Amino acid sequence: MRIGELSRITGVSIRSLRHYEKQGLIASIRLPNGYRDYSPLAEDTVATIKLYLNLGLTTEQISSFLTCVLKNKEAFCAEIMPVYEQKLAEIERQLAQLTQIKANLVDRITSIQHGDQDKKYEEDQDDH
Amino acid sequence: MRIGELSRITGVSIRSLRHYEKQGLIASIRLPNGYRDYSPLAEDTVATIKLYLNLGLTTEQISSFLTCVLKNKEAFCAEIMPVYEQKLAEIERQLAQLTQIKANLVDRITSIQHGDQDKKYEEDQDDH
DNA sequence: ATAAACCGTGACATTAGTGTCAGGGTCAAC
DNA sequence: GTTGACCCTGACACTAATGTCACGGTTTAT
Repeated sequence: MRIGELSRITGVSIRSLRHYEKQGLIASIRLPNGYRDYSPLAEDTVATIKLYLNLGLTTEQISSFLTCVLKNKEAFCAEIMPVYEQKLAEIERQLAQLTQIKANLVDRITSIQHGDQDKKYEEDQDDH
Repeated sequence: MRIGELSRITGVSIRSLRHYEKQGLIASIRLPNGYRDYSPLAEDTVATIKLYLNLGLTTEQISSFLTCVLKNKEAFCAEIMPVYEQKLAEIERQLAQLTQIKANLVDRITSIQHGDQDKKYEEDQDDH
């Protein structure tokens, strides 16, 4: 199939499909006129890419294990665990930071609403 | 004082101080040789800017109320509440998304570690 | 008078996926 | 034989604060 059809089927923009190809995530052959031609398997590939992108992984990370997971279950792809754990650590770091900022924000909003008189606003610390 | 001293005192890079000025957050006069000259009050201004940047506000948002909060308590600056509330809403949206992604990640990691056989990985949804 | 430390502006890079435009081929249908 | 739908590549924009480099002027001390 050509790129337009793959785009319609997967809901991924043509622009993004070309990008995934440039990042080495998806393969296509070229028709004599230069158009990309995709195997039906490309639908699965794109769906899998979407899934991992939704986990917040980068195309570079995905490329490190995509070939494997397209052929096996994730559990058989040793490359994937380090990526998951790194991402999890990153998420937790971000969650902690956002939680801290949220607490500071709520504090300030509450103070304003309650007309607090002597609140000190010296140090909100969160590494930015 | 000149920019180097203000930078040392506040711990903010010279680059950033110039940036804040371009964004209209901090004022300076120019010495005859073209160097910026800062009032001692600039230290407070920069400290205040740092504080709001650490809350995740942009320089544009800060500029909407900085003049006011430098003269009054926050509670007297009507401009600040909409900014706080907008930021809080954004933080909560991000927290929800990160929490969802984290749950998906933990699920997958657990599945791999437990050697689950029939787990389905169809739809992780979180708007990216 | 020369080196060192300071200051100035302007511009590009960083993140990373996606939108969008320019400029141009290909092909089917009417 | 022309319209319209499809495809191609390449490039810039976007977010937004900060780092960094180029290139050049100023001041201070030796």
